[in-house]
Amino acid sequence: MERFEKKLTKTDEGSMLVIPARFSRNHMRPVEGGRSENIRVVDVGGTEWTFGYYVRRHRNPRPVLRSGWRRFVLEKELKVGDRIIFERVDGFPELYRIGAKKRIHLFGQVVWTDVL
DNA sequence: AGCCATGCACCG
DNA sequence: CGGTGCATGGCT
Repeated sequence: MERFEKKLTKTDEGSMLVIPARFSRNHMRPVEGGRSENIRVVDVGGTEWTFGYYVRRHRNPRPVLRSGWRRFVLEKELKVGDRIIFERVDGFPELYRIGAKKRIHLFGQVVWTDVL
């Protein structure tokens, strides 16, 4: 799994992007629990973003993207049910690419459109 | 209000 | 039982 895709939940839209545990284990540098580390993410339009990669501690350890994530969501106008694709850029330890797709209704059909 | 850190609960 | 969605409480 070099990339993951997920439908945004309410948590993802409102506060933080929960990263699939397997992806973080396999493709992201381990971060000390409770510490936040910035990672660089480039979107499809070439814009570079910096997100705080944070690993929760204690009973529910889990990797999330937090600082900066909300701004991304607002800027792209992402909603629950939209999808994002997140993948690592080969050869760059802390560089990732992100793409978003929005659910829109067009002539009664559900259509997925890329967000730039 | 928004960010931060984590507790809780549910589901496969 | 691990993974993850959601809630909450403190702080600014």
